Amino acid sequence: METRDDGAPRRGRPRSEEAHDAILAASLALIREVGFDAVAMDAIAARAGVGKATVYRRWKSKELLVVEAIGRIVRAVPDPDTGSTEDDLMVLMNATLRMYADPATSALLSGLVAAMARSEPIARAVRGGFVGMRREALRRVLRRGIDRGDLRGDTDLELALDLLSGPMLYRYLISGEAVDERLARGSVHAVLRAFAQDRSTEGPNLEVVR
Amino acid sequence: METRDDGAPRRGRPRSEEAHDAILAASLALIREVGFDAVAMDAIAARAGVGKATVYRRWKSKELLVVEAIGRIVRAVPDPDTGSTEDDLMVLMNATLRMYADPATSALLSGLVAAMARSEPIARAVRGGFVGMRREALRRVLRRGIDRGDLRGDTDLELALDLLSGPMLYRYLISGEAVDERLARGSVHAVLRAFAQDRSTEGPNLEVVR
Amino acid sequence: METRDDGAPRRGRPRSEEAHDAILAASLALIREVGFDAVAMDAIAARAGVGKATVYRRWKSKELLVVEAIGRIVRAVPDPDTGSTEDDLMVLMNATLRMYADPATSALLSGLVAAMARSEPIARAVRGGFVGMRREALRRVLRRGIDRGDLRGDTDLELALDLLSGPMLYRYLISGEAVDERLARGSVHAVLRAFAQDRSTEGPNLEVVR
Amino acid sequence: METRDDGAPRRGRPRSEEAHDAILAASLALIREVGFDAVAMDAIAARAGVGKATVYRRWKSKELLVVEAIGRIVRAVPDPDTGSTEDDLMVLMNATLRMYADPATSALLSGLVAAMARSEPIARAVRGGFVGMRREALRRVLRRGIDRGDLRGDTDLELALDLLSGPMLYRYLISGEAVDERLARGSVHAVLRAFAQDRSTEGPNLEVVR
DNA sequence: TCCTAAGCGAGACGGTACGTCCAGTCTTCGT
DNA sequence: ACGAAGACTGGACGTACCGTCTCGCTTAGGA
Repeated sequence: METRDDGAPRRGRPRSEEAHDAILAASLALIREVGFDAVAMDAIAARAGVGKATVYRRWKSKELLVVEAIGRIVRAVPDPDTGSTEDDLMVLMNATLRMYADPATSALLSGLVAAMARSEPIARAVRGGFVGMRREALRRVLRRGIDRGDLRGDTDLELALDLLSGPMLYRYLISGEAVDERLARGSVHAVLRAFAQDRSTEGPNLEVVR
Repeated sequence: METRDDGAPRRGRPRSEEAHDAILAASLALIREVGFDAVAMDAIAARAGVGKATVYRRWKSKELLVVEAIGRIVRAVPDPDTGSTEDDLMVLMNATLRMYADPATSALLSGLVAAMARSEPIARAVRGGFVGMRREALRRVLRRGIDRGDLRGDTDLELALDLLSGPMLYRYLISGEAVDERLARGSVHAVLRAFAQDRSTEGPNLEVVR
Repeated sequence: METRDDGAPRRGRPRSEEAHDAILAASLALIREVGFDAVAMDAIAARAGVGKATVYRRWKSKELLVVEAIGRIVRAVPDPDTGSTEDDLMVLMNATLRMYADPATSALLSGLVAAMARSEPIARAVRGGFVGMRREALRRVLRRGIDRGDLRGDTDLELALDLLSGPMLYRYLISGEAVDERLARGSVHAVLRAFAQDRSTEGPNLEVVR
Repeated sequence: METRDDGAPRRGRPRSEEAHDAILAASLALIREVGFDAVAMDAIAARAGVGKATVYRRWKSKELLVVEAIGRIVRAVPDPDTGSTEDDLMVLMNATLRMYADPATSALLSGLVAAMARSEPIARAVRGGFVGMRREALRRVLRRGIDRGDLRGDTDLELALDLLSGPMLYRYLISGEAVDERLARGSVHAVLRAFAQDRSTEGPNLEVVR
């Protein structure tokens, strides 16, 4: 974001790290308090004890700032390898479940989605951020599932990923129903069944699943 | 919206239907032209040839108006009964596909999602509107699939619905990848496979899976 | 105002006198409560228990209504004839003083003045109304003063009238100082002195002035 | 208006003088074009090439702005000292006459009067502004008249001022008759006569009047 | 006795201005 | 050249009021 790898000699007062952190912290706090798109830049700057120009010097728009602020929340995505495809998937699904359950995160989601639609840079940032990390983690697990023979070799990985991530999103954004472990486990089972090795030829895969 | 079936005698000049329709039409036109949240109430009123008060008399906020306007777009949802569960599902999925493909509708989706999150009334309106209609149509088809023996009797209908609707939403909002027939057909197949009657035995498959 | 002396046969439901009176009463009450130009026609109609059309059927504009309402306050102007020009004038001045002192009337004055400037019909109505009545009464007294020999025969009556009425208005509207008997008596004395018969002879009075 | 003499260090971008002046100029121009209370803040801001917030940052309401704008019109009040009280007074009266004759000023007067009645701050501003300046100039002349012996030592100065200013105001606002030199000269003569030293005797002049 | 014109309360209508609030930029200090 | 502070343009927001228009209803006189 504020890379300065141009080798230029960098003169003048250096940027304050405290300011940077204070802005991100203030953004998060305000987003939690009033919601994604009721946050005002004036309020963020005031809360951070910072001038508005200082904010805009670092982020080109409110949305880009908020995206980065949100990125702070979800830092680490697990990379499980228990030997069981189902268990591995459930580890990741439970992590996502926790994100939906956390009021701090969930309140942002829909506003974030709107911001992504409005602006391709934001969309890229989000896709390259925690969304991409989660997706990549799931992909690794699924690939191991294929290697292990739990899933067919011709499994459409992208489809499988969407079958795992889509239902939770849909419930959260649209139907407003519970995003809980029942849903997570149901999605996982559905994917495992849908892309399972054919029983008749390769022997009963259901045994394998466990 | 402003039904008045309370038997009260309804005094004063009645609200103008022309104004009502003109407002909705103007809203739709403007939404298509400038997008969901760049629409201005002033512009809607002006375009409709109507005072702002006339708009606010009917809808408490811009979002509620726009929600209703959007509801106008998608009126009829097909109710197919071809004899094949897969074909029936694909008819509905294709209808949804067309909605995502239609620039008029798709541009609104993310803004609408954000509005739902901001406001419970809007969420209710959307859920009760075209979202509910599509969901109900899918549910009917799935139930016929169960009756026909294509799907197991203990199929988790809500999960199946989310597996059908979620991936398209996810792709559209998050990953930005194509929402096409390949995805639709893949989702349908996955659901049919996941909830298929076990061919070899009649035993409840959940026992087996676990 | 709503004369109907055209000899036409007057068909249909006659106008309600109660409504008429209620409107005037409501106008006065509201003017007293919120001031001349903070009165809203909606409020007047509501307070009078009357539809707005009923108001506009009788008065073409808010200002014309308010003018008539104000006219109700000051009905009778005295017509004193005590034998003393000074005493007669003071009777009238005291009546005007009471008008300025009455919060009900005084609050209206400035708004009324603005309305007169905005609209010639209003100006005419006011001039022909209580302003004209007061002026006429003063004029009669002054004429008797001339007849009696208290004032010179060539007295500029209009100037004298303005010298009597202007200072009170000025204090009330502009300087905000007390409009009291001291001012009234001072004005009367000034006029009597200024237009007094020359005591010594009929000699040129301009000599005297300088 | 927005003095900042409190010794505080005044941080942030200072208010733009160009904007300030542009707003006042635009206000005056619009007032002349459309009249005192048909001026719209939007129009003023647009004409001045300024955001509305910039206007409201300086003046709390339209009226306060317009008052200050009007104050700009009449800057200098003459301070004549010809040796003749009558001539001195006529110099000032003629200046006032010109103000009433100038369409730019006169159109504002009644609206201004209403604004004064509505709001004490406005009244104070006007009284402290050009009204006060004129009044002070008249007062100085009258005092010299007393020193010179043209007027009695016990002359009620305030009364004399009101006798000079009131009639013009009254004609302008109420009777609608000409505010011309005849009126001005008549008022001056009346005041000079009314407060003249008694030539013949030193006896109290009130005896004479009665 | 019915007809028809006008009035009635209620409240919606088109317009217009209000004063507030943000976004993103710019300008003054002082560090 | 950074920092905080805060003013800048521009434009949407939702409210309030004016004077008009339309409902369904009532009240008269004339047929």
